Amino acid sequence: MDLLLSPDCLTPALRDAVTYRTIAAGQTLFQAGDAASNLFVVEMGRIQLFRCAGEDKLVTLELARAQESFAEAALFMETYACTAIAEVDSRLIVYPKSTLLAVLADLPKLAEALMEQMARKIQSLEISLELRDIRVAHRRVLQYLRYQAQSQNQTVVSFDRPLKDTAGELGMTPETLSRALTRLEHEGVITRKQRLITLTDPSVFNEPTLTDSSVA
Amino acid sequence: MDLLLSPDCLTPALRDAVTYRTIAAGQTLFQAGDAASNLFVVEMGRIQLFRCAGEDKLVTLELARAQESFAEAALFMETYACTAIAEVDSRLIVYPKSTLLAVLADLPKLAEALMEQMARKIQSLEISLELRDIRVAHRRVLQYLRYQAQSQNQTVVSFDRPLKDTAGELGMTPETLSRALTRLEHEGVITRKQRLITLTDPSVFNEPTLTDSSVA
DNA sequence: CGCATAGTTGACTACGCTCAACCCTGGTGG
DNA sequence: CCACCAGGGTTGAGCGTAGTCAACTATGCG
Repeated sequence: MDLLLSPDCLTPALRDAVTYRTIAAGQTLFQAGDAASNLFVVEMGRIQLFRCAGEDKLVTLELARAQESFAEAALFMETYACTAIAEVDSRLIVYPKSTLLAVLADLPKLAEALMEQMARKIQSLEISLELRDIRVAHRRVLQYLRYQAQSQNQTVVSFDRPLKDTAGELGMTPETLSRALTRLEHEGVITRKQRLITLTDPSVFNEPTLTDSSVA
Repeated sequence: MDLLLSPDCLTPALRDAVTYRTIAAGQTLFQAGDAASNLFVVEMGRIQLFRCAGEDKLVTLELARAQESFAEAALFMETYACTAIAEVDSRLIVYPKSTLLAVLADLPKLAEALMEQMARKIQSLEISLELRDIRVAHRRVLQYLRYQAQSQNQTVVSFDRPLKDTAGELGMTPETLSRALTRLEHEGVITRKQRLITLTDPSVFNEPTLTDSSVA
């Protein structure tokens, strides 16, 4: 299904051009303003993409996890618009932009895979955007948990990194996230064991997921 | 440059499949949950894509203007995830999803055009996301104005629709936007004549546009 | 000329941020 | 084995800013 993950199966031209690289936690892959020369796929690990808004404020734009691509926009831009650092030790597949663009013409399957990735990213950015518009913290967190649960078809969500980081992704401070979680617990819609959260609300999968609640 | 706008130049298969449609201001094109059957390009007009978060709260996810595509994510999904309504009378090019996917394989140029559109969208969603993280209203508005000015290489920004709508796009209420604008005017960084705003700040094009401010 | 809508301004409220203290966990070394 | 330490996590108090509601003004159109 995902050709981007196994470029060896493709044409020799691409196989020769693709490289691999490992990157240690905390290391910077590229910075905003750097010449955009590659598109990346995460083989394993986690890459955080962010911008600097004001002095010391970081805005997380994306979080690329295993098997996800990032920096697609770089394909059509001169420079990267955001900075990428590894949250944990990671291994990446590196597609040189020029080669990739050239090769895409001959590989509809690869083009489709790439487009699907981009579509997914659009989808996920839109969800982030939607979440930001929920101002009341515990509501936002709840909606976030619902999306997470939904995408895994489970009622239990497990954070694989410090709450601190998740808070950033949600656009709130760790303190606020903490309070939101305890509040949700008090209200009885979730139960918690450290970073393991269970949604007890029965209407997890259908209620306010935005589909058609407002039409009625 | 943009093949998506002139499908007639393409293969007969596509030419036959593509249709056109006009839609009046305020009309709904599709709703969240509807079967995703088409991808659209705006020939003229303006389409607003949004979700409903909570009872009566609309979150604008995208605003597709002339020559922009939307609902790309629908190519890889069963149903639309958001609702689309026309802000003004509009004319659309309608690409049936199935045909498009089939044809893309034979038309690298078209695929590339589509990918570029998607890359742009990702870019613009990331900017929206960044803006949302600027909590202080007048700062957010200023940054927004800078992006607008930048993308048109001008120091003057003109709103082509009610402030009310722009406020929604920025994730704030009309009252707050109004106050933010008057404040910016008082601070002397902009001047205003109704919906025509001029940035007087000389450092419009380089200062905090996020490129490399943090490296130094 | 008046009506509807957009925009402005004010007073009040509510929620999240900040800062600070405290707790709890895991890892390290004596 | 325990003391210690560092980091994440929690809780509290006070502040600031955007939302809300409401009244008023300006604008554009019949």
